[in-house]
Amino acid sequence: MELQLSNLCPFNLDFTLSCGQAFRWDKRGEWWYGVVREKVFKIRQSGNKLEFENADISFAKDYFGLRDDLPEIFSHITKDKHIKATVKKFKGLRILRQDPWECLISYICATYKNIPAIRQMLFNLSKKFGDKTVFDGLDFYTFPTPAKLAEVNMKELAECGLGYRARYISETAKMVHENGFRLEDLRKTSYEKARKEMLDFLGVGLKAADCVLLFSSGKLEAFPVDVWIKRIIIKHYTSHFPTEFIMKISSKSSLTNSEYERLNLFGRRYFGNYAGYAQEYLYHFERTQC
DNA sequence: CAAGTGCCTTTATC
DNA sequence: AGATAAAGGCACT
Repeated sequence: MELQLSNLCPFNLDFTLSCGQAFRWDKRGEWWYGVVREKVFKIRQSGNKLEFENADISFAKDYFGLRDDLPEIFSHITKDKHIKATVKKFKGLRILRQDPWECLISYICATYKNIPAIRQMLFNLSKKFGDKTVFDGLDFYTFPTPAKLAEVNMKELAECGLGYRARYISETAKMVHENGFRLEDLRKTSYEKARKEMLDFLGVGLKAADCVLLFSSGKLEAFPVDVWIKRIIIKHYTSHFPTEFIMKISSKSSLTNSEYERLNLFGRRYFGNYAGYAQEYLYHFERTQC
């Protein structure tokens, strides 16, 4: 399949897949490989042209957020010099619409872990409980279904190096499987309502909920606050908060829920309805500055 | 080289 | 409500 993008539709595949929103994509040569919807999705970009296998045009547009009006989004979020610099540097980075189930488990794994470790945990889970597919002579594994993860025992889960997260994943899988929770429907639910529902999953707090809603369900107003966003706020946006508050969050590594909500609300009010895009540009910029 | 710190935090408990 | 400890393990200093 081939998809020709217009100049009004900036897209950068490398930025989009390597910025840390998705964990199961790999680049080999010019091609990116990822397992999406039980199939190996293979894609490469040259200029405005996208070439891919194992997906149709409509799905590719949805998955890579190609229906987001980036120029319009930029006009909303570029409120100051710093965010402008990030947009200039990473123009074309888009928010994905990942599979919500895989995304949910990914961000349960992500708590208190770094990206290589998250990738390792998800690989272990897929290799152990997913289905193997061979493509271009390479081995790939589908992401295990809720039913599968609900039935396996804790010992086997723990062998994936999940630590205390094994229980959270098991409980979440059971909740999704047994209650028939339709994660795909979160797309049609309001951000506020969807966020409340997500918090019922064990192992999902405010930050993980915001990530899942942003990276899988198109809630572009979500503004996940992690240590990097906290640092960015302390570095560039102190003037929006009282000094005591900045001192307080600077002095300790973790955030209380109320501190989280305060930073989150700032992001959503300041950057507007596309705060999630601002978040991801700020995040990727900060992480690559070193 | 050992020990401490940090990691896209959340839960449990007080 | 808000503070505090614990959680696995690895990379880095």
